[in-house]
Amino acid sequence: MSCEEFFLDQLRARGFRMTPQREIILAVLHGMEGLVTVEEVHSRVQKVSAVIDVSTVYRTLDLLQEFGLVSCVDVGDGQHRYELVGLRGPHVHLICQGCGKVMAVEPDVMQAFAERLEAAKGFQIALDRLSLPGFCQDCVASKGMSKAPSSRRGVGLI
Amino acid sequence: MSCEEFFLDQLRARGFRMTPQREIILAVLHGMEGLVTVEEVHSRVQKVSAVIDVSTVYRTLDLLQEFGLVSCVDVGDGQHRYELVGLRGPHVHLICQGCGKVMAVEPDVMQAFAERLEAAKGFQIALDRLSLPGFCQDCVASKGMSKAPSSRRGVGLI
DNA sequence: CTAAATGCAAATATTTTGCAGGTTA
DNA sequence: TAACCTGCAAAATATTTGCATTTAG
Repeated sequence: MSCEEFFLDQLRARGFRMTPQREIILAVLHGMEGLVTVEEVHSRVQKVSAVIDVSTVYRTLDLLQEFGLVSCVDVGDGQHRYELVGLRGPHVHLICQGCGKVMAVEPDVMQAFAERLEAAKGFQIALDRLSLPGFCQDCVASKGMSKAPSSRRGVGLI
Repeated sequence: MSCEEFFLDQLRARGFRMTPQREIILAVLHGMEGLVTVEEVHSRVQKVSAVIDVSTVYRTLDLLQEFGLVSCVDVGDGQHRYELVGLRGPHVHLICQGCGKVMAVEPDVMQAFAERLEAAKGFQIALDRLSLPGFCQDCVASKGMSKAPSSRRGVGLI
């Protein structure tokens, strides 16, 4: 089943409706890579139809999130970022606090950690909505330090 | 060396100054547990001196963060939360998406994971500013599900 | 036909900033 | 005294909401 079909099914199942706006927004998401801001989505959507409002983009992203088709993360700069997870399944991201680079982590790297955490704390970490702050190889190298500095300004994210 | 002394030293070293506002804000932080919002800090500060402005609280928290005395995380509800890390060193938090509960994780639980991540990706995770979303034992139990639902509304945090 | 969705504008909420006046070293 | 800080108010940003109108089913 495609994302589009799934979306439609979910809508129907709950008495919601398919609209051109919703189709366009989902289609636009398909054409974007990685974590995107609402503004980025909106500006692409407007190339298709200039009258679609940001509030509609917000509302549709919320809906898609409820259906599990997109996930939302807060990188810590005050703007939420969305990603189509659709069929691909959950992503864990590494966010470099130095250069802003975003990298994906294969779920299996997370597996051992998730299990340890559950054993130690009974806590089920939400891997589908996880991003990890830190410093990429390049930024660590260019700082010369081997320990991540603790004084970097900016939110620490969750 | 106490937090206060360290703060003073750092200020002096950079040509900044100690002020009553800054002393009060640091003192207030000492009296608070866990992750606190700017508003919470401000309202406690105002019990000491009612004329201290929020903007001063913001500015002071920024400063303390630069000095490494507090860390800031974004729990995903649009409000930054600060914590005095002072002498205690960095904390990793587990944030329950079900009930909002916040738990601390001992750094050594993170160690193996941090090493694996560095080996696999060359990425140095910032353990001093990390919080992890998921579901606590109670919430997992009350949902009956063993798999975390992917459709919870709210930001996924970083 | 009817409930749901949209666009628009206004409202919220949080954080930041400019500036005149007060304060620290 | 000179640079720094503060309070105040206004600005900037991001997101949400109320409502009249349009639209999908």
